[in-house]
Amino acid sequence: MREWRGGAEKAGGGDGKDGLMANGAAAVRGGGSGGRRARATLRDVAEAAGTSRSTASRALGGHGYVADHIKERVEAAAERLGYVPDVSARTLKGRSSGLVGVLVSDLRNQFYAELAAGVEHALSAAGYQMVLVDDHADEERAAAGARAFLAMRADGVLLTPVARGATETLVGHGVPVTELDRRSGVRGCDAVAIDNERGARLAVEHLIGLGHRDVGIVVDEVQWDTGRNRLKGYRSALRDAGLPVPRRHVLDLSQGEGDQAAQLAAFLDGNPALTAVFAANNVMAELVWQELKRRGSAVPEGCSVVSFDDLAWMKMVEPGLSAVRQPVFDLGGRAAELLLDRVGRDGAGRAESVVLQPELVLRGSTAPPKN
Amino acid sequence: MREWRGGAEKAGGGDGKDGLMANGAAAVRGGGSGGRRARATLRDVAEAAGTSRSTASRALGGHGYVADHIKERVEAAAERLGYVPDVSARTLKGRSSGLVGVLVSDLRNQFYAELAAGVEHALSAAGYQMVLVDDHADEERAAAGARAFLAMRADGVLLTPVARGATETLVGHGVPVTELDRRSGVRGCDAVAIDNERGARLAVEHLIGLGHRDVGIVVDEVQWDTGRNRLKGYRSALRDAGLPVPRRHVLDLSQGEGDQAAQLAAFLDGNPALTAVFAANNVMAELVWQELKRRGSAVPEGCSVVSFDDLAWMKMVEPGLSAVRQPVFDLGGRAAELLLDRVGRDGAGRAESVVLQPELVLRGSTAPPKN
DNA sequence: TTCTCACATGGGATCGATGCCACACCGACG
DNA sequence: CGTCGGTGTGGCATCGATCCCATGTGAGAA
Repeated sequence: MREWRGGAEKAGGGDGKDGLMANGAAAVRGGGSGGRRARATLRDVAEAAGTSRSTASRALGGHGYVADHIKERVEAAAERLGYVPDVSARTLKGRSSGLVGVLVSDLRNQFYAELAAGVEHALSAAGYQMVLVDDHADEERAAAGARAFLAMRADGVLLTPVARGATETLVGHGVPVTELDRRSGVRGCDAVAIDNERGARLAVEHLIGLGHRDVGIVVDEVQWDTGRNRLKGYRSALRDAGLPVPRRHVLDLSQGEGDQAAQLAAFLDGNPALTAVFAANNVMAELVWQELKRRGSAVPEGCSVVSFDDLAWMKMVEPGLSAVRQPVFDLGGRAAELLLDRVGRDGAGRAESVVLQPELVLRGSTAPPKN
Repeated sequence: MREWRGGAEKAGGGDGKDGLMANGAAAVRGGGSGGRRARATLRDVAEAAGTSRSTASRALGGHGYVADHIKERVEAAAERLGYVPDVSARTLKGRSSGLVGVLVSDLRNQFYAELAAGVEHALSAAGYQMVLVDDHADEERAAAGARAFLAMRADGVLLTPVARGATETLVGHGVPVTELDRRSGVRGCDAVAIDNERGARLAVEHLIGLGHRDVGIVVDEVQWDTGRNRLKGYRSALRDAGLPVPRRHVLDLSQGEGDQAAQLAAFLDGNPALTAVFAANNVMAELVWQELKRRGSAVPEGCSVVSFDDLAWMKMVEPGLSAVRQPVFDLGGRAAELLLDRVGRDGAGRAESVVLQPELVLRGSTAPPKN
């Protein structure tokens, strides 16, 4: 549990002039509008309290011996001057910044937003601040983010890896890293992920159980283990049920730069036998949903649909979309805790891996095939 | 345009040992696993290059006179040692941290996530990092966040104000602040917001134009000017059309701590004459949508619905939900740019206000009343 | 009375980068 | 030959907080 020391600073609601302006000594005003003040330093506080910086530091920090009356004087002075300790100086000396870097692939995607929210929740509970960078799944941006985290002496970094580079840089410099959702394969970092293969199996086995024999999959992140493992789960579920796994039932949208909707339409046209589609993430689910709606296919009568990743809209639509729910917020929180554990141990200890289990949420979008 | 200097650090894909380990002098290893290295400092680089810290600084920083061959030697040494300049030290000396604090009310709400994404986009384009704090609309947390931003010498702060406290603290310490989406009323800070009143008018006038005379509103943020102004727009649209604005057509969910769905149900039961409902934000829209679905009301035949704030799910549902679209991502971006302008001018200049215009997106959830 | 020890306080070095200033070259010009 | 201006280079103070250590108190013990 970290602590940001500094005056308690009552949440002064009403009167405009609180303690901030009461001081005359260090107050400095710049040009006309937008008043600028020199920040009060520990030295100012010490002088105002009539003592030395060392003593003032001890008084505010609570270490070592300080006479009670002096302590009170110092605290009063700090409050009066609006003193806020300078993290840069503290970091420079003490080698801990209180910052944790977080690198995600697309903040506009609700999945990553929720992940970030979970991380932030855990970090702020422990007194850390989150520096959030969106790399837009771009390797170069991710590397730049990693360098920035290094430069700011981040105490640790959480990231959804795009490539090996960022993790390698950080681990190479001794910064504790926890990978989220995906794994780059770099050794020496913790990881928290979902059991993607099992989640996909759950979804596909459910479809098979309903009697589907021709199940398609729409996937787009096979460059990462998330997509790969979901594809794997899909395949093995079919195989274990003794069903064929024809290549043409797999639509991989990671490659083609063209219009995804058009590719999906062609895929559906080319596979008229499909009675169910498994969308391997929320973006694919949206795509599939829109396309089926566009062509007027009845769900689930004409085609059952299951999504991997359960977003808010999936319970709003009619019929509700069956989905593999991932504990996304928790995933972020667990990862942050894992990271902070390691930070607390000063980076020591074996790299840990946590795998969280997804859960199949059944709604109206899945039913036995018609024929 | 800020710049994070430091070795170019090629995206070394293959071989495990890149330049990082090549150096013998400063390399230090901790306990068994999880190798730890002392960070290379400018001093290390200077020594490795056989020159002084000053010269090394000039060579890397590109200021002042440095002989070409020395400059090359220093750059090579920096690269070899994996040197990354220490932001804390630089901040301490140069008084600019490269950090911008961002305070939002609920990262799990897509609105705020998108806002944060827009901010991040603009900030990272300008070479700044975003420190993101979620205050959960809690005044105390917001104040704590503001203090943390102060402590880390954030160059500026963007926030969706919960109360006056946070903005007051920051402005009082001379930190440039731009308020997002809402305004606390504190003087001395920029603001970027949506024209909420006009947005609400657009929605309600549309309903009136369709022939609705009994339009309800469900609102929950009247403690902030967003909710208040939407309510105002709703009222004035009705009034201008010569329609009555009975109190019982307004459901304010900001107060009651009880079950919102139950309150909404009671509201609808108590107002059987309502032919349309205006949901004043995306959370209310979800609530209304679910409740209407639960009670089997046909939309738009039984009841038209318009939302303020257009989320992804609103185009997925059937019928699509008509909504007042806010340029949320842009709002964040504009605010960040406004803030950085001020940061560049060292806080000088009059406080600016930007108001962005929303736009009504018509889908299937609105139609003339049946009677 | 002197010594010890718990308590209290201030001096000053330190963290790493920066940038001013003094100094040391060099060729050229008076 | 002395001086001047254009180039390079290194010494050193600085930013603010921290913390080790030296110094200084008073009370109680020997």
